[in-house]
Amino acid sequence: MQIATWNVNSINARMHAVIKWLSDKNPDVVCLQEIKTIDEAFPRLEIEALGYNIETHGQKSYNGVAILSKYPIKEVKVKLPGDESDDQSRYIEALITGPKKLFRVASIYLPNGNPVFNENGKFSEKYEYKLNWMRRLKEYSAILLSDELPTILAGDYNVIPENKDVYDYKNWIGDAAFRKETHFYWRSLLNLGFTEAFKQMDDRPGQYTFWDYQGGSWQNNHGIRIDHLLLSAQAADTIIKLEIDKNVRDGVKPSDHVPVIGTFDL
DNA sequence: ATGGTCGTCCCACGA
Repeated sequence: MQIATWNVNSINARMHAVIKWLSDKNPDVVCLQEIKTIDEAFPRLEIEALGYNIETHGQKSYNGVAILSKYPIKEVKVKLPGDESDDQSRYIEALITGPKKLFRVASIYLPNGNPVFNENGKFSEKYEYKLNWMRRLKEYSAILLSDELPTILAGDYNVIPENKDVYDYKNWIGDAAFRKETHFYWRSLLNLGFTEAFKQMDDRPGQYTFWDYQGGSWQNNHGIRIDHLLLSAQAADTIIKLEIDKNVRDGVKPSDHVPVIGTFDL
């Protein structure tokens, strides 16, 4: 059972790359972020033709998440609880009936949070929104853990966990992905009992999932690792392999993120 | 460097 996460930076702009990658890798479940389209404009037919069931939680122009699955999807929920006024499409979860077990997967697009400060020197609305979103994710995922289903929270977390996960951490100390408040909430999420898949399975330094389009970041390997799979105990027990598919960053019209793929006995 | 990248959508904004 291969379960992947990929921030595609617009599904419609990325269709050639996505279809090629799905055909090559044939993953069972894919969590997409930044589909940047409304549900009605999601290019369903071409993806369904490859054997996927599709659930989307889209939005015009920005954000938007989706789950693709070769196995049946049920009990889909969208929107992270905890703030009725939050109208950004950043969360979708579902239960999937795998060949061996029922499991839960969520596609998460955690807010970027930059710029951190506004003119008066206080935290910006964007950074406060990010921190609140992380607090809400912690509160809600604690509830998810209580049914003890294998649970995989996959997505673009916009969090660089450690110094070794960025090409030069000193340049990122003030960034919303690397600040102490962000790290505080990241740790508190993990401390609920989640295992970060890469940390368990690999943990080498310099393994990145995002390279900015600007300034030759890819050519110079100035990347950061911000796309993660968080695993409940029942999911962490079944993971066999974790890979970052860097190959797609070299393709025609690539996303600035690459897929992260976990292989599970589920 | 009055820049340098993309995607959305046509004007800046978000990343």
